[in-house]
Amino acid sequence: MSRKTNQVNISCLSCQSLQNSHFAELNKGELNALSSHKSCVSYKKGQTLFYEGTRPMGIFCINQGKVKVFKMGSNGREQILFIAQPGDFLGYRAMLSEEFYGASATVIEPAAICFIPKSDFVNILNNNPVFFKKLMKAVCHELGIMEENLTQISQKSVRERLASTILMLKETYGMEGEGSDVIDISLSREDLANIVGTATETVIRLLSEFKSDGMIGLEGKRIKVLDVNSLVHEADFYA
Amino acid sequence: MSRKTNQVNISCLSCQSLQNSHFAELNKGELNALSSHKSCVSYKKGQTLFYEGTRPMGIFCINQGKVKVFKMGSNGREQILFIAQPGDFLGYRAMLSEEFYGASATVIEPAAICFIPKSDFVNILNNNPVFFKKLMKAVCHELGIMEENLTQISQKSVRERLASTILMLKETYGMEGEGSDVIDISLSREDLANIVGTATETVIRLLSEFKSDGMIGLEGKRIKVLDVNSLVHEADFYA
DNA sequence: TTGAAAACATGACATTTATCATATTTTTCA
DNA sequence: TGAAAAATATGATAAATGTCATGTTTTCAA
Repeated sequence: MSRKTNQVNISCLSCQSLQNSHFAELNKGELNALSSHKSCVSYKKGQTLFYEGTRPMGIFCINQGKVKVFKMGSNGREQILFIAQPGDFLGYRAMLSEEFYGASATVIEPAAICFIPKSDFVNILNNNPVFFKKLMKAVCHELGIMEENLTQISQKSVRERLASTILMLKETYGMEGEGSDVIDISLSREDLANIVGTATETVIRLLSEFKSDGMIGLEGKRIKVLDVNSLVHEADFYA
Repeated sequence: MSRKTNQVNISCLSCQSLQNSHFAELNKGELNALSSHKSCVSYKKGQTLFYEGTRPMGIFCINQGKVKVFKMGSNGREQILFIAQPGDFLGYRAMLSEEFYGASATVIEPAAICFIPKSDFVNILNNNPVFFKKLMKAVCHELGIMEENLTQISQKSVRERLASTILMLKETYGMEGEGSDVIDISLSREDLANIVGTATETVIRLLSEFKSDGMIGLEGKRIKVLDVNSLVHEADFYA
């Protein structure tokens, strides 16, 4: 009776994240086929969708919540590669290159996430060249971003990268209109450090500095961007 | 009469690098069509195929030689993303994502390189789904590699990364059989530093250390790998 | 061949950043 | 609610690495 389940029922057609998804490309028939084969589950913060080194069986599509995608280094620190939002796909990279997962994915904000079995996803790819092309374009774009990130991590100081990351987070997760300067994502200092690629203590120290310089405000976990121009300056140079 | 040209005539069908290329996938008809539209040019060391920030007009396919692909940082240092060899494609990433080039490509060893106009390449993609899929797989694989590189640069020390890079270079450019321990690529210390993501002086210093520890031999520019095990050890840990 | 330029090499030094230690605050959950 | 655990914060210190200076060797082209 009170079987505790975290199953959720969401149709792709009525998914409020469809517009932000590559699936927006699909027609009604394809979306219905998708809906009938997928499963959707709700996840709590901290739950892991998949682990680095395991075999992909399908792709994840985020309906709600946020998920960090990261690689574990030999020193035990995570390197966060990407934070997925509603509408984003997860796990298709490794699936399409027919490799094991190169990264793990863990929920950082309560989420509802659909799973589409590999065969269904591949079917769509085979029958819808336009969708395939869009996906190719997306992967190529992602590769460009990763190359940019690599260069930044290689060449910029931690201070510059933190400033740059804060600006990126504001762009991506800043709220609309009123309060658009508050970064609306629940990131621990450790996660932030693992995006920037540095030690947690260093991030905490630099955040304090940025705060006393009036560039940001700190309200608990939340970061409020007060002076974009100065942050831009910090991100570009630093001497 | 003595019109100085660097045009070269190479048919795709008889290209000695075809087997190492994604074009190995194509049939004779497609290869002939390709040959009739492409142009092939020889390049000297230091010549640049394309510049970051410009618009891709087609793709480059390397017949002979080596090309470094790099991004220029605000500090004026290059970050080398990839060193292309015979059979490799260049410039298709930005073309497929319909962006400007995100990196520049400069010849580091005398090369013969074919250029395939965008429309011809796109034609092949549209008419040959198998080829398209192979390319998608390749891009996804590359993305995985880039994510791995990002993590390494973020988490490992320069010393570890240099050891790791030397091992990678040996795998990729090590000669066959006799003398397989010599890295057969003409890389300046600066280029090596720009792969590792560090200062030229640091690379020079560490190479000297590795040499006095008997792990490598230095014969001018050439690096000879003497003790793989120790290098593997250096690459993994370091305390 | 030779002179100039580039690449390589090494030393001295400054700085960034990681690490360890230890409070303090916040969150979690029993 | 209250105790335990996790997260945040700050200081002290050390190590890695970048930067600048300078000298040597190699490369390249006139």
